[in-house]
Amino acid sequence: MIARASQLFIPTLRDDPADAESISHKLLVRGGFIRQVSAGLWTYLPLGWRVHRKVEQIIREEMDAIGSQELLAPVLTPAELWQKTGRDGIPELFKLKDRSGRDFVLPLTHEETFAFHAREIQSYKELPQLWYHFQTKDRDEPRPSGGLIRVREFIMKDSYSLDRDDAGLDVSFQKNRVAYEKIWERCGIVAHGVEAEPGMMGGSESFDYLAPSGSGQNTLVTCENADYAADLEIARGIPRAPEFPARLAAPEEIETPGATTIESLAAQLGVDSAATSKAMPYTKAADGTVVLALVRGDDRLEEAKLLAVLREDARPSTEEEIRAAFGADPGSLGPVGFTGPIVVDETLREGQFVAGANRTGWHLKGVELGRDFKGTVADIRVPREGDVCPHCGGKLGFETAIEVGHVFKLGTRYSAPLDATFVDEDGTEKPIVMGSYGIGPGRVMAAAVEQSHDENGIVWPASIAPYDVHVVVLKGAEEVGEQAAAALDAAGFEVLLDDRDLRPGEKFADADLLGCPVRVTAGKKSLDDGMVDVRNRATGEESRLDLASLGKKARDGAA
RNA sequence: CGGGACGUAGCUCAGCCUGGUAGAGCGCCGCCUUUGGGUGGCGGAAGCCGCAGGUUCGAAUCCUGCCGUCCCGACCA
Repeated sequence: MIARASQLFIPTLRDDPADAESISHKLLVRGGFIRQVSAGLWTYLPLGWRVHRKVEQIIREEMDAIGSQELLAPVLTPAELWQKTGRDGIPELFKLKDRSGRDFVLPLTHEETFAFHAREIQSYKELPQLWYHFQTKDRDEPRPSGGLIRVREFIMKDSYSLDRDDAGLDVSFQKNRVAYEKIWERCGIVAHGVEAEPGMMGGSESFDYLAPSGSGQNTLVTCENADYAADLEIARGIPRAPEFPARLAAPEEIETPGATTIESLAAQLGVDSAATSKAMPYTKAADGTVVLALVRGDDRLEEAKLLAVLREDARPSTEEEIRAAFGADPGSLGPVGFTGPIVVDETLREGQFVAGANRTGWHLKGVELGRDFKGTVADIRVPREGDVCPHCGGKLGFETAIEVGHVFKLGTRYSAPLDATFVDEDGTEKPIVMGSYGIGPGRVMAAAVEQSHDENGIVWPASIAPYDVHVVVLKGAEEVGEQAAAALDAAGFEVLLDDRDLRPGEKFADADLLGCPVRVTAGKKSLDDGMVDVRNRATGEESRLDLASLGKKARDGAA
């Protein structure tokens, strides 16, 4: 196939778009791959859609390879299904009505719909099943950003596994994980599978696939010894030890007027901020109980971890709730004397800390866990730069990353409320054990660009490049250019032929922006010897070849 | 949802403070020139200055409200 640039819609731009921040956003727009319609809503232009489809095809092949079956479920979904699983309350969910007033939703993912179809499974003999589709997801994101990185509508490959039991789920889960690793490799991106937070998907276990990049919504935490990697939301790190003041036999009350922040408190008392504690009251959504989360003064609370410990939903308490529960203003709160449940970060297990006295304007020195108060000890802090690995003591590194995929062990979270059951060998009816596995091809594209570009444009991994070879024809060399394109086409390559009547500089600049793996140039020099220049986009390596050996060389370059 | 910035030609932006005929570069159209890294020249087209209201003799410019976009935070299956 030979595509002629003179007839295609490839609107490249000379300047970075004014509203772009991330590399992938800038380069995908400049290269004429995508255009924004509205915040978080993007059109894939012809070139971008070619790349998207290549990513899709790789995913499809790897899904098929593990026996997953492709189908297609609708976007528009009766709200009833979501009411049954309780996900209809998620703020990101788009809701609408049909003309007769019936409620519908636009799914965030398709667990409900797939569980709905799983109701046709009757016997354990029909299990396991692996199903997937590529379908549009809509999410009313509070803040779309970064081009394709965070959007309000996108196509997701989502797969669902149906199994008899947890052992079966483990097998399905593992199959998908292996397929995912192959997909990243074949798409030419680096992505790390790390433990993640299941969030509102529910379920017991989940892994994020994080592609390190210059921009992204996630933070990948890795140990320098490479035996530990996790999403920041769930990662554990060991912070530096505090410099404790002299030990006290009992807590000592001290007036700290106006010290409502850790900085002002530490400065006022002349203590290490790491030797102070920070009290964060949370109110349980279910019964309004106020829970005190206590972290070290220099740390931040990881809400997701706290919620995991509580095993129920909770939100930061309001000022009124705080006064009612503690009898003091925020800024002077502490665990001593508080009668409600307390969750203490593990960094506060040893030593004596400064804590709020539950008396506005006063703190306590020398507060000790166990002696002065009791609580559930857990890891509820956000790791920080400088922390060391909990397993080996190695230095932890932090990188921003794009979440290109996420896999979940759902268990019966969806099958139970939707009555997706089967009759097991022993004659009893059981809910199907489910897993779900998602990939965003658009994010794979963004990650590929983030990880592979230079100052002139994108350097596409060969497997997902819009075309294999970009033939640049300079004025006067049209005949050689056509022959070169024909030879490459005959050799089985996808060829983009730049037959436009433009200056060489513009054509080269566009070729760099588009980022095809191999560039073939036919120019004046070709008229003398009939040879063309072959240049590898990634390495810049260049050679002159006759048309006969062109196909072979291009194949090497593309490989 | 909180904080901040921005909205003027297809794109990137100036003009706004200090109110008085709508600007530049690139792109686009025509002609000439040039032809291995965004060429040079001549001519041309192109704007509800985000929207609405207000102040004023007069508003891109000042005031108010709204809308939109981006960034930080919150949020994020």
